[in-house]
Amino acid sequence: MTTERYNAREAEARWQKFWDEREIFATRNEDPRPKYYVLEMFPYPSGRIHMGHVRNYTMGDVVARYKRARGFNVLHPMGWDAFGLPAENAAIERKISPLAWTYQNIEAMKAQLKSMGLSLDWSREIATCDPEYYKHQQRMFLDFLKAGLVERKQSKVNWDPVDQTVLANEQVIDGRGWRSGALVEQRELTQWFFKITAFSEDLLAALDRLERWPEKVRLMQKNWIGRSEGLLVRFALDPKTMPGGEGELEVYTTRPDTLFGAKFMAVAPDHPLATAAARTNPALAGFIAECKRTGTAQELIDKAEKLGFDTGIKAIHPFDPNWKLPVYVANFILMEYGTGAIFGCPAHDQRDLDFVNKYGLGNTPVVCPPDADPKTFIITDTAYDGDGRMINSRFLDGMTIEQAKQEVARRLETETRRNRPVAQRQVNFRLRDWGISRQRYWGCPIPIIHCPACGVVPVPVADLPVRLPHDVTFDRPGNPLDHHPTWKHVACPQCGGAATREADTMDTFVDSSWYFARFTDPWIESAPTDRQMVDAWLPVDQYIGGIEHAILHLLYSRFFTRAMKATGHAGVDEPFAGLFTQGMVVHETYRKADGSWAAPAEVTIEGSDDDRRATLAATGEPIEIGAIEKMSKSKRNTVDPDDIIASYGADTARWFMLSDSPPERDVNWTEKGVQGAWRFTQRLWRLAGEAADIARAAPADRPAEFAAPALAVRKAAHGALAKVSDAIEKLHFNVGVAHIYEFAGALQTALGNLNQKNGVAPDLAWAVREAAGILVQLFHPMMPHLAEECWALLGHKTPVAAAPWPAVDPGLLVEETVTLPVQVNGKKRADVTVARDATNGDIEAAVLGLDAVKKALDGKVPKKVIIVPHRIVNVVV
RNA sequence: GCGGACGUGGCGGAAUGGUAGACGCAAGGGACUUAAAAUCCCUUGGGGGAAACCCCGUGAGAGUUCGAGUCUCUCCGUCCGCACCA
Repeated sequence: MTTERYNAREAEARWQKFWDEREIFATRNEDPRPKYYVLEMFPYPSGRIHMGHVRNYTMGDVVARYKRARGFNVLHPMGWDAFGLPAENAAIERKISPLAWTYQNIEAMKAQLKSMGLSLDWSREIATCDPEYYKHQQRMFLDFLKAGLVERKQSKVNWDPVDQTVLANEQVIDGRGWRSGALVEQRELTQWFFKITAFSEDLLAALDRLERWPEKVRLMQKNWIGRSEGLLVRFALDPKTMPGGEGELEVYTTRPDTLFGAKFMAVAPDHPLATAAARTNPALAGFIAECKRTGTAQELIDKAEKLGFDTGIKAIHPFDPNWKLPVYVANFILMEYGTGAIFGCPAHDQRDLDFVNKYGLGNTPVVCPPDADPKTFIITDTAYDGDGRMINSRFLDGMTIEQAKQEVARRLETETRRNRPVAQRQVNFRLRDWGISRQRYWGCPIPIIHCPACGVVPVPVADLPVRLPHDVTFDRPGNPLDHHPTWKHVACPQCGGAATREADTMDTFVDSSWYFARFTDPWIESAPTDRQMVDAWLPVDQYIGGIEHAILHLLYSRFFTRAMKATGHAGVDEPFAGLFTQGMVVHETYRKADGSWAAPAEVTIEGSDDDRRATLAATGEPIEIGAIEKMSKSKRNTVDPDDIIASYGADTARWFMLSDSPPERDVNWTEKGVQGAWRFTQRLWRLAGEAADIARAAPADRPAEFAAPALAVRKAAHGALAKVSDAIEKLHFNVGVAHIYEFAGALQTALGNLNQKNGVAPDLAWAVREAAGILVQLFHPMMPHLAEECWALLGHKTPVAAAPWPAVDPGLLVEETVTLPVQVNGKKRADVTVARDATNGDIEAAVLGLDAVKKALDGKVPKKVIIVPHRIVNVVV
């Protein structure tokens, strides 16, 4: 009988060493078993892991350990998203090189991850800042360039004035930089772009096939890609109103059905027509300049009033040469979307209606709602964008919106002007190309050389990697690569003349767009991937990470995988077959009287649940208990994983992370909850000890017969086995945990009821040994160290981490009799126990004979009796 | 504004259209102990009743169904995403 406490600290270190030395979790690529690739989003090496990491990696580890036991060859690697701005900030603030800072952090975090007991294959560890990694990224950049998937162009870009770099559209949140939080400005710069729009259609269509992705993420990506079907229509311009005579204006519309409701045309301030008209119109030039001035910060654009300026130019309606429409320059038209020009139909578009009401242009409704009278239907302040029939639209009258769209397209497609069709159908996307140039040092250099004679010249593959210089200084703003004395200057690979390197580096999201592919064979030097390996392992079967990457990282990776396929580096389109987005770790906040925040570790809590009082441990100063919020440095409501592991052990931390909330929701970290988890580890330890004592009396071979007590133990064990397995398969970890609690309780009760004076019957001893083994295996994915310890206690010589998942005996899940709830008119009135194979007739007779049923029927004759086999009986009166 | 998700005891939450509240936390009572901790046992949605039992109950209201926390519609509330997208 074991009476001492389970010493987590000692046992965990011992088992981590054991797994490490035996390389239990190293994955062999040649292993013939079916593959399973489980991956958690790799961390940025900030220096310390946080509770969000603990939650993320615990979930992944449960899946990895479970699938391994289930006979899969599991790939579960870890690496470092090691490029990024914090390293440069550290260099500036602490005079330490970004390289040294990053690798110090990696060392520290690796030790922390190891202390969690994660079943990772560390032999595949990669860091994106390693030239052995980024040289392959440079190689793929060149391949993408050759394949036409990379482009250099001048465009309006998002400029983060704090981080002093360009940001992609996806990295601007509410008009602010995703990292710095600074108001983003618009700048015109020449940049490198990945042509993600080349895959717009496929990136959208394939979302429907990602069945194991959360619906929410698929919808967010769908909206981000923003497909719309419409018509490109060329409006002729009235020559009499044009400074230069002839001309035309092309617009994109998704509502060609409303063409007869048109009241005006509008173009973006930077539209060529606006530029041309402004040359002879100083007032217009002033208006355009005004638009551009207000247009630097995204937030201002959002709040800006809708303003227009009449150019005096008239456009001719495509269905009526005598119908002239005024052309405005308007501040709300975006040059980036469609053609940068629209026709305005105020009756059915709120923005256009606001515009005409401001400038007195009137409106004509052309779609009549089903319940309105076409003769009296008018629009005043609210545009109608619902369904209906066409009115006031000549040959379209009476048609549905869809019919009218088709009819307009059909007519204008076949009509030509100067040998070109007046209109053509077009699919438009909101998605923009991914600008990857960053004016930063600590990133992957873009392998390009600018030669005054030859222009833009790719670095030859043989010259890769283009390494980052380490002798850089951060004593002035801007990109250190740009003012490095020698690094930039190279001979042109084509002409040999003096040339300069591209000093921009790649967006760090490029680094994380293919690391999952590199993990499949991180050793190959000659190419980014081993085609056989990458095709064998991808897609990742289960990817786990935060919802914040719903668009950014997940969309980029989907693009990158397609680009890798196009250039022969991979054979699949989709990187992640299954995606799970986990919730955050939240914690109470504590505020001092002076308004500053106190950390949980500094605070003492007293009192009962409805009357909790907090004081500062050091001074006794009262503390206000605030809202439960995401753990953050600013609110100081963080808990250090190291502290938790030191006082309770990794298993306790892992168990609590999984037990309290469904994995997709936020989990509230509480001291009480952790203590509960810790008590349970001790309980399991005692239980395993008691079971081991009994199990020693068990015969080696499975007894032929089991008496009732032994049978009951076996049924509980196999029932739990089936339920926990199912819960893990579905990633319902909290439900799996609940079933383990239940089973542990049942086993404990069964052992407590044993009368051991005369020894335990051999069949029962055998059943206890089996049940204890199943229990240990069930909690092994969640609490691996404790499981190893208990497993050894039960007499096993090989680790539980390498043990196959126990098989459910289906015979034990089926009872010979079933107890059915009996309802009368849907209200439960009794239970009835019948043989499992009882006929409906038998059941009906038994049910109608019950006193409770007779009483509820009160003499009435049942209309019918509904019997759902093995589930329920409902007597309907 | 548009789109989506969610709403269940004191709390976290469970429940293939089939006994609502599993399991945990908290609380109350008891056992053990000189005492505490630890551990073990019992109670714990609301109301009525001595009890057997009965009534009410999953944000509100309607509907479908033999049967609704679950499906449909309307409303209320909370959270999230997108937002001049033509």
